[in-house]
Amino acid sequence: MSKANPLVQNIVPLAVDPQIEALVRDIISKVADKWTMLILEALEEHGTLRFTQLGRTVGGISQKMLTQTVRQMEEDGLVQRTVHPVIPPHVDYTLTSLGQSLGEAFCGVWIWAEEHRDEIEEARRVFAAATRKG
Amino acid sequence: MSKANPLVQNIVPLAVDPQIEALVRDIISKVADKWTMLILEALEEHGTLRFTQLGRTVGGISQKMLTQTVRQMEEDGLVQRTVHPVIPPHVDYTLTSLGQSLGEAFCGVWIWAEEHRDEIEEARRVFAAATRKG
DNA sequence: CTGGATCCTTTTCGATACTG
DNA sequence: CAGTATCGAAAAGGATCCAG
Repeated sequence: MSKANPLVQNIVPLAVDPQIEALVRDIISKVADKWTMLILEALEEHGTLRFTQLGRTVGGISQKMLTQTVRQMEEDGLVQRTVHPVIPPHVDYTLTSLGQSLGEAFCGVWIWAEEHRDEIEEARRVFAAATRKG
Repeated sequence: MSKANPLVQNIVPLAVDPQIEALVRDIISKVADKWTMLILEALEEHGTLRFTQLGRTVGGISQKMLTQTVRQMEEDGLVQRTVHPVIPPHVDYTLTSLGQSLGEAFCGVWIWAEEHRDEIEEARRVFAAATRKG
């Protein structure tokens, strides 16, 4: 191991299992997704919703994105999808216990955002002002 | 993020101020961003890093995205950027207290992901198997 | 060393039309 | 009702070149 370059010498690699790293990044980027967040919230609040109800509750979501997001959540085990074989079709969605626990874990970030929104907005004003002045 | 209550279940709209909602979604989607997360982590671990050091620590990030992400974080008050007017230029980055508190808030999700990664991977296997069979 | 500017590829997403 | 399939616009992201 050469230490010839002093710039690199003190850079310690991030001491996190890369597999965990990748999974966490994956999960968080999914949960952080606009629609995933809102669906998680909607199901947390209402318990169980049908496809169209869920879409209306979330609001402003295209049917494509609703299907896609809800399928992804099902794949990750966050949502339980139940098909009732009747005519017309009846499908409902509810959070699994895994999905509920994720919602709870995410509360910390949610609360953080609420608590610090003034600081963030202030920081943006400061930044904007500083940027204008150069 | 309350539990479903049958008595209020027909009050459909999500009981969150849409402005707060939008800001929270904005903040979270930024923090959830792949590069933002890794930069937050890198600065949490190393305290202060210069531009190039930060890029190497994060790993695999283009100069464009590094600049862009770090600027966004500065604008949101998560990162302090200090320019030393020397030649060659010397700029270092460190987390603000706001950035540190965000990192802490995020720990909950991080821990969740570590604790539940087996469940997630199992859910994906189940889903994949169910999908193949139709 | 730190980044701005530009080009170009990939990905994302909404709108639309169609099906069991 | 609950989707699937497809198309085009738009945004994100990487590579490259250039400058203070």
